[in-house]
Amino acid sequence: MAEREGGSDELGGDEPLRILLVEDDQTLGDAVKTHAVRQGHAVDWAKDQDNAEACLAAVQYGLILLDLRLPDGHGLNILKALRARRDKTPVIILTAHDQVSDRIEGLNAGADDYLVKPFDLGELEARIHAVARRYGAHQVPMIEIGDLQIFPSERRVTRSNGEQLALSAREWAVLEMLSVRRNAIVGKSQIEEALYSFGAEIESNTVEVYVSRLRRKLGRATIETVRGIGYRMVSDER
Amino acid sequence: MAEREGGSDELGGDEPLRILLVEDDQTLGDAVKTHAVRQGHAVDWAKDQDNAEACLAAVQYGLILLDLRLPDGHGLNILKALRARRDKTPVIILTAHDQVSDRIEGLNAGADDYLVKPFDLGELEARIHAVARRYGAHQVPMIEIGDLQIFPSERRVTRSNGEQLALSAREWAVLEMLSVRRNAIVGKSQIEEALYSFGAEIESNTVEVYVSRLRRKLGRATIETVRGIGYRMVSDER
DNA sequence: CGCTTGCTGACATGGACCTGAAGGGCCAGA
DNA sequence: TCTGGCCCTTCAGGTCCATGTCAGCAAGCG
Repeated sequence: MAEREGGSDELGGDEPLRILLVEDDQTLGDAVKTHAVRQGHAVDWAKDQDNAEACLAAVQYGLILLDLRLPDGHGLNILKALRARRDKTPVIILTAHDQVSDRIEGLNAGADDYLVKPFDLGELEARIHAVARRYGAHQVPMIEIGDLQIFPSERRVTRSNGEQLALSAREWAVLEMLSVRRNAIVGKSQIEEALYSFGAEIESNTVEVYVSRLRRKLGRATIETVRGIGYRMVSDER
Repeated sequence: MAEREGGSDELGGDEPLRILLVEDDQTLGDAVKTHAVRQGHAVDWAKDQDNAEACLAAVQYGLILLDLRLPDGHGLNILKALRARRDKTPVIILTAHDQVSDRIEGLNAGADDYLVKPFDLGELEARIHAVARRYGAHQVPMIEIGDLQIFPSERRVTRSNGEQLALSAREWAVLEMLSVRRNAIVGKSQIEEALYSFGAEIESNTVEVYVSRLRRKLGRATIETVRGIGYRMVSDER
């Protein structure tokens, strides 16, 4: 069976989105998986067709990320088999930019969307949310913290008075991280890894800088420092 | 049964239009289906008469696109059978330019409209909207964003003061894409692919150019840039 | 009081994005 | 057929902004 990680019931009790990632490329798979896990999704990673089908037989997924070029066969088979048994689990196809026919075949075989490699992880997240929302499942509608309303699926924050806050990519990443795991202490290193997906080690106080910038925009009181460990956001209604 | 794809309830909760495409030509079918799916319709594709009738028996469609020349019989049979059982589902016939008699027979048998191959996908979309509107079903009446009223089915935008905005084809394509998925972030690549139906990869900043022009016509604030990902339109009333 | 840890303003840099302008294609009308 | 106008696409220059880094200061903690 494939690698399993993430999700569980840590996220304030919300059901996580179960994702099956079918991808043979180690690097890309790593990046996608770690990113998705950080977003609070539960990810199984299958590196070939056999594995993928074993997973599908065992678990009911909320979303499938499907690379079409696999070592032991074409990913289309998986998709077709799925649809043949009237399984409507949303599927997002991952293809290289020159595999146009793959894309078309994929959509026609019942895929819901596709992404062209190399893709931005932010865009992946947007598509995941779009598809998940379309199926009405697993959306986290809103997180309310203090006078902030945070919409993870829309990458949006508003204040109670309706004011929209403009956040940069990194700022949003930090805020999302903290708000999804609200009431829990989030380690500095965890945040750092969320910012610099995999590898790219950084050696300065970037996290502190972004927390600072966030506090300026959100209001000082929203992010609490836990000395020596990290940060946390507390929502009063628990 | 036929291939099924697309639609669901993605368009802000509006029911999608269920289309049955009856067409044996692979290429044409691909083009029509992918285009329609992109417009948010739900498409079943039957490649022969048997298949088509199986679909019709199982599902209540909002529209049927019917090629008359099929491998296992004449599409007219399908249409006649349909009307014989007083099914009023709108039907658009697809014929080659030299099949004049087909067209006449088709209309006499109760078709609502016809298209001559090869046809422009934009024209197809227009006819689909026209027929759908005529039947009062499935039209997205209006999308209101800021002081704009957008009528997707009529390819029309007005400002609150009644002023009518003139948009070019590409400008409209971008606006439609963004307004139909309002409040969601739409990737640049997604918009690009909506402009250049599949494949025709473009390597310049066309999308940016059209966004720029749109902003000039619509007002700066209407389209928001999400750096590194794409664009979005936000409608305040949610 | 001294040490560690965290905060924040400033700044250089690169990249993402915007937009005006130019050239070409297509179509309608002369 | 020619012409003008509209639209599309590309390109280049410019602007704006996100980012990472650092240094100096503040705050906790022994």
